[in-house]
Amino acid sequence: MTIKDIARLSGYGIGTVSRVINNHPDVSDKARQRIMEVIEETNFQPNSNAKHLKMRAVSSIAIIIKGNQNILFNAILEQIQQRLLANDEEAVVSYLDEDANEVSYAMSLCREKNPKGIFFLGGDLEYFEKDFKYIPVPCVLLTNSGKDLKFTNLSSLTTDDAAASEAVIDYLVDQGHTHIGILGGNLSDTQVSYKRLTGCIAGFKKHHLDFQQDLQYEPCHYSVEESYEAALRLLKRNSSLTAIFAFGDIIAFGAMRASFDLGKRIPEDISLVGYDGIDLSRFFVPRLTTVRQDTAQMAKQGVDLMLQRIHYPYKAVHKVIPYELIKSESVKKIN
Amino acid sequence: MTIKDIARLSGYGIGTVSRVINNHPDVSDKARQRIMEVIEETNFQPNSNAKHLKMRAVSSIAIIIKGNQNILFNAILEQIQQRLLANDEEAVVSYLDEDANEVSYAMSLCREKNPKGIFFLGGDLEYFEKDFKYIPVPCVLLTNSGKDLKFTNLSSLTTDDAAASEAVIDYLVDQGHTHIGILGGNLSDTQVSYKRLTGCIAGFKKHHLDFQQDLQYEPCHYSVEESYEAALRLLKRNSSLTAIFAFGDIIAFGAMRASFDLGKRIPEDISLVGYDGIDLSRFFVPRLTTVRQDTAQMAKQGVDLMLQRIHYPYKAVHKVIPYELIKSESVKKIN
DNA sequence: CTGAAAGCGCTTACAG
DNA sequence: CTGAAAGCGCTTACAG
Repeated sequence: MTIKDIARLSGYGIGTVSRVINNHPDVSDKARQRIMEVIEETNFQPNSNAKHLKMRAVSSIAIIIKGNQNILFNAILEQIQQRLLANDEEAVVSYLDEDANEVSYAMSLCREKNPKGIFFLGGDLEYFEKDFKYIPVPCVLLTNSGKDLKFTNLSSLTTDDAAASEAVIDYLVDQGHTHIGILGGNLSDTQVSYKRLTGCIAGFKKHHLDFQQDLQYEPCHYSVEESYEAALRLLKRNSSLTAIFAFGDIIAFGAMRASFDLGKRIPEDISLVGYDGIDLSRFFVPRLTTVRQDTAQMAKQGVDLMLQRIHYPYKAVHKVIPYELIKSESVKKIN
Repeated sequence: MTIKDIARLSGYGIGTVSRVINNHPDVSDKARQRIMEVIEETNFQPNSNAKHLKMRAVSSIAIIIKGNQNILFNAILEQIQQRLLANDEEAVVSYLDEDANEVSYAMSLCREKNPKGIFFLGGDLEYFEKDFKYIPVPCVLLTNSGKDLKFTNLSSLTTDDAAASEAVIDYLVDQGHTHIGILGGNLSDTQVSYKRLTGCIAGFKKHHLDFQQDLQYEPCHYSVEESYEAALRLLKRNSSLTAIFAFGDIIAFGAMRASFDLGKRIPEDISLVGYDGIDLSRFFVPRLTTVRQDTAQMAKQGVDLMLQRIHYPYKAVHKVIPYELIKSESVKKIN
């Protein structure tokens, strides 16, 4: 069943059929009606390969996800995918290792699959700075800001990581904590974790608290396994800590288990704050105090942005999505 | 840059270039070498739309996932996607609601996108029985068995849900439990949860234990939110329970929180067993006793199967992947 | 072993 | 408003 059959069956030419399918205005109501009839009767679906061959574009939008255990990204992915589907766009997703170079992967994707646009769920600005210039399609970076890079085809939506982190420190200090450990991420200044760390350090400074990196900070990937080990190291190394701020709810989860194994209760002995606000965190025992990133907004605005950029490519938009500090059960006020 | 340019640059015709690209045997070594040179120099990538237009097929393999909070499926998805990538296959994923009809969705997918093959991560046999006959491409169903349906283009890989569940009951009884509650799934006999329930009932019978469905069973979706509420209902309704078997680790997680809120400790007051064996479950407090489904095997064998079926379609394979009962900290031996 | 040519199913100026 | 025709970039008989 092709457009030719529809033409024959409806008594019109293939050009008119094509125009009806693509909602062109220059078609008589009569022709449109008759052709639509035949299309519905026959359940005809145009061949997308032929269509895209002509239109010199492929149908899909690529989604590149960094990190595997990232429940936050899965939540965003799912919402993006549903919204894309509602707009009749096809999404092709790729999971990359947390340390992989997503931009060089995107380059090969562009050569081989020619996507209309690319979503990056997570991204290391180092790679963007170096190679993003080779990527010709509109891109939307989520959970990190590409603002300073000033590429005209790179938009971004992010939480204000520094401000949120500073707010966490404010809150912990307000609850009487002065010995606060930081868990997660790494010290590369092109990653979100660095912004979070910067926010923490600003918070410490504001409250005239020392920050001794070797005693108060332990990096790790976004995984329970690693965060568990990292939390063990941090807690063993520094027994004066009364609170830990983990740069991810999953990281906090590993820290919970580590505290437990060291005989420290949360929040009685150690107060704990996470980051992300995944659904699961409301069911932790104790329920996790955390920074909630608004995944619904990121997905919605991200898709809107992508759809606009596909049609009017060269205009980058950078937006900050408000966070919310969810004060729950895992922080204890101490004197 | 098209095949025409490569032909011009190399001094050969486009037919020969095409043959080289597709590894046809009837090309002289000289021509092959020269053409490969030019292809590498120019970094040429054939246009897949044009290719597939001719070959009357599209490139992608569809993956349909049922349920959103399903960490198990995400683990499988990620592994499938990586293996597909390694085989140069493109994957298009769709997330469906846990109650959605995945088969009618697959039908529309076939009409609109013409995928080479479809993976189903989770599936309700009711829908398969009714409509799968309309699906013309090779399919692989994961975590449920399509064996009894006898479709020649439907293969499946599954854990032996009934046997695993019976083993859980055996274990709990061995640990002294006689009042065991069941949490999760529903009573439709076309879903995996029914097989698990059947296994439990067989276990109860074997040990001469009563099973009072209204007192010992509470259905729920695969989500923390729902399992939390369901566990509250079950525990409030039946205070004699000493153990709960949850049909999913995430369901167990909700049950943990519910037990806590009712002042019941795990495992001191309530023993708990999960299902799936997601990575996270090893970090629960207490670590979860659970049935581990082998996601690596499912992904590996699933992709192998798919790749074979794409080339030799009409031969269905149904396999049972061995499970493992992981005995951990969430079950207590009582007298 | 190789090239010229037909044709896959569409879209879109162009002419009317 | 409509149709005939060119052309998108490939693959593959066909003829040599």
